[in-house]
Amino acid sequence: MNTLNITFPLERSEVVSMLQHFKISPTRQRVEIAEFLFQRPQHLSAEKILDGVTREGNRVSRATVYNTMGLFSNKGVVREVLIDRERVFYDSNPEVHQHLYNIDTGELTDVYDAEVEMVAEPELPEGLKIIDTDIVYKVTAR
Amino acid sequence: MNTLNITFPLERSEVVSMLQHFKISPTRQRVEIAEFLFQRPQHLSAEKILDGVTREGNRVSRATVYNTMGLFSNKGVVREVLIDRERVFYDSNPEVHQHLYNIDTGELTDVYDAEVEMVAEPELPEGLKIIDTDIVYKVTAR
DNA sequence: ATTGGTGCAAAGGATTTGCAGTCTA
DNA sequence: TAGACTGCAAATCCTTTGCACCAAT
Repeated sequence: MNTLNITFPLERSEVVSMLQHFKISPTRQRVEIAEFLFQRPQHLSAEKILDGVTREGNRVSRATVYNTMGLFSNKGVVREVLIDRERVFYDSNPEVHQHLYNIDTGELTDVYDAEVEMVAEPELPEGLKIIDTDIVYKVTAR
Repeated sequence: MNTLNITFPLERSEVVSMLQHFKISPTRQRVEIAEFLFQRPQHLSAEKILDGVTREGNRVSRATVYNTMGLFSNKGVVREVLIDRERVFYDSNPEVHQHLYNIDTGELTDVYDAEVEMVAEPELPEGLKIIDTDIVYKVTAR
């Protein structure tokens, strides 16, 4: 997947060039959303993104958040993470990493253990190629 | 996770003892749902399960399907797989395996490559233990 | 009687859609 | 002006919930 070299937080001008790099025209709303996302590596739901962007004093509609996040994940700006059946999370961390999902608390955290990257890739049917590998460890304290 | 020794399809009496093994009382609806699930290893949405069970001439309500699948996945009878943002899939294959998700077609298939099992487990914070590891390879033909 | 299980319909909540208005090249 | 984009509200769709009824212990 995309392996951008990001230093959080990303400032506006960096966000703009990042979007352009992904062939996304940097409209006001998209830039504001991306700026919010790339303040730090994080996992956010659409609703949280809407809240956050709004709280920063920017006006964006719910539909645009959904449109934009759909666009961003298609283009590879963020990764969709599906763990909670309730909603989709968008991951602004571009590094290769895995997730730890605490089933007791619902908390989602990143894992970077080098060993994990040793995962072998499966043999694929002709013509198919892997574009992303999701590894989620479900953990509990019980 | 559970590593039952299953030979598909499971017949009714086997389903009943399996449920008892998981400390689930084998009501008519639960047995019918489980019988349908364990005809073969498969990934099914709640709606498909309702359809299938109904088509076999058994009467089960939608609420009961949801209740039952929630119970089954809590007890470890089936695994929840979240890949498609549309809905939850329930996996009746108890063997250790991973998934291949074709983003072009939405098709979900199993992978058994032995190598994949070499995945190292990450270091965990004190007190937490891994209860399940999900690996999904997203593939495309494009 | 009490507890567990089921079914129905209504409610809930996340996401999508239709469409009119807006911006920009 | 065309095409891309946005916003609003209504619609959709999966899943959950409230509650009455039924079954089994």
